[in-house]
Amino acid sequence: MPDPQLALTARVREALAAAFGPSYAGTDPVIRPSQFADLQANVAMSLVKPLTAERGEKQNPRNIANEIVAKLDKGDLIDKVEVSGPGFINLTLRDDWIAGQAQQVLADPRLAVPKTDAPQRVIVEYSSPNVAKEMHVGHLRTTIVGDAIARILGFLGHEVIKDNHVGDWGTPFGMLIEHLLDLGEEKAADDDSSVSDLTAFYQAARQKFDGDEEFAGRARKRVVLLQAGDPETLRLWQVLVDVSKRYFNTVYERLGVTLTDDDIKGESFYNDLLAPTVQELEDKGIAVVSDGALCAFPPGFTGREGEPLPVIIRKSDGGYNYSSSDLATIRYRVDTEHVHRMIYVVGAPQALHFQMVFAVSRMAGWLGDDVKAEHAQIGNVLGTDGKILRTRAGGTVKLSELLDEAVERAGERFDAIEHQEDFDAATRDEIVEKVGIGAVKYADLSVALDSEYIFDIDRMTLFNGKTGPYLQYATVRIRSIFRKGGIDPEKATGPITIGHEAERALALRLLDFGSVVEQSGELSEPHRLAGYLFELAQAYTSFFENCPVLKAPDEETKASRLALCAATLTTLTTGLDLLGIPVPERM
RNA sequence: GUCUCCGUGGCGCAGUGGAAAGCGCGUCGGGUUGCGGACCCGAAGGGCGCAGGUUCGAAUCCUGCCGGAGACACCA
Repeated sequence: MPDPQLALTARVREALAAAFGPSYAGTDPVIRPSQFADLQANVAMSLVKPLTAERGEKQNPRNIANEIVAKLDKGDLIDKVEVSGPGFINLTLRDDWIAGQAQQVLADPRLAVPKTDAPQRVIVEYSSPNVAKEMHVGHLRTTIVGDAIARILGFLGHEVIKDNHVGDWGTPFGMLIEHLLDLGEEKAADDDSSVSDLTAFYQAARQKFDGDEEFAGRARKRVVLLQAGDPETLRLWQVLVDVSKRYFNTVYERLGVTLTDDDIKGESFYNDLLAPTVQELEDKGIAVVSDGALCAFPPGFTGREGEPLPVIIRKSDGGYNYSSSDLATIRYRVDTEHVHRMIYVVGAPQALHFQMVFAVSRMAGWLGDDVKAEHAQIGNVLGTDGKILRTRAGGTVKLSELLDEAVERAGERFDAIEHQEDFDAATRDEIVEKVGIGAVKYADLSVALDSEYIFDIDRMTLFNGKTGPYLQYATVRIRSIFRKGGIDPEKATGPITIGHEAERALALRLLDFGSVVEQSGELSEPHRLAGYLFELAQAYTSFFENCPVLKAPDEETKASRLALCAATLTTLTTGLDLLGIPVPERM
């Protein structure tokens, strides 16, 4: 991989070994970005102590730095080396090395990002909406972030199992099914105002359940029938599930999320596994009865009064809850799916729940050094007032309405601009849809996933600044150059040479793509990639300002600049694709 | 009471233990009708909630406090 940090790490290590002996060959030279050069090695300061001990007299970090530099083989990699400050080693790369590496990036469809040599089977659990309920803002981030993580890990060569753990089981289904029967099954499924408006459907059922004893009684009986596997009840349940799936898929399609029906493994899937899972926990002596409920008490968790906190595995009425379900899920993923890593892209409020479920799973031996589970805590979405986003009436905000609003705002901004070309209404709508959705997704993906974030449509739809539309625009401008020049980007193969400072900065930035993607995947932090793409786009616009491409002074320069444009375009579109952000060809 | 997350320029956010803390919006001042100005350049503006500690070096690690959000027994 053409990663300058890696290349310099290897090179400086050789110098360390040559200067201080083979035992230093494994020492981390601490290569970091520098404001005074391309990169800097910060290892000298940390070597003072061991070298002082070894040599028996007080060592000076600047001298140590000089010793390293004396043994450093600049080769075809390093242009300038200088020791400064207390012992920083400033490293400037050779222009031709940068150009050569950029050339490799350009020549490789994978942008010189290698597939991992240690592929893992990874489950990414995300989105997880509830059947018979509308998706709301809370699902936005889990869906978008989870999809980005899945795409990134897949690109890196891991075997990714996407898992949409939909809420399709449990007590609410009694009332939902009874309500469906009350409405009349045929009518309900077709009527736009009933099942297809899931929020209204759910609320109506809820209201009857709370206010009508007779209905509530029927609903409770219906739950028992459902869990006992009564065929007619299951059929009605399936009706609700199917309506919901169709609805989920319209949302996923609109969002450009890769989830399909095949990725759905809802709570119902684990129904038959609940009893054996609980049995195993009992056999292992982890589960004990407390207040009539079967519980596990993982050490270190206490409640309000300092009392041990249970994970309830089976309720006192014999029923199961979401802890049982999550435990059965972990057991299944370990025993049957043989995964190495599980990433739960789920809201932060459930942090304690997952900590405890993971703790119990470790007690049971399901999780350990070879199988890891992590909770990617998704922070709450806030309104511009800094409070949890709600409608004016205080209800939850529907996802589709939020998207409509963003697309509409994007459209207003789009129309306010003087365009390079005229778009007919259909094309305009198509572009605006991509801009609006891209704006929402980029805003969502550009902040650290565990911090709360303010959903500000005005801000995210700006066509300048750190936004989706700005990045989309950067790609459009590049395409425009190729179009105007009548050149196929595929045929812009260079060779790349470095003449101007802006060319150098751009090429250097291109080399970081692989390590950024790797980090984003390893840490489950797609915002690193989002931030990088913005920096790359900025480097490109600076290049664009300073370095004429089609009007370059000579053919060699033109070929090189076209190649830089092509490499940037591919990197941007590949990166945006890993984030699941749509990219219009014109706008 | 326990636990999680968060406190960084007016606002919104980045920041692998390394030099003078960055970016976007906004503000002020310039450039440019260009290979798409939906752009670029420059300026003002904070020393990272507070107090200790570890370290050659802390926004980053540790401890304690303050402030905000949230979770904490049979809902998911």
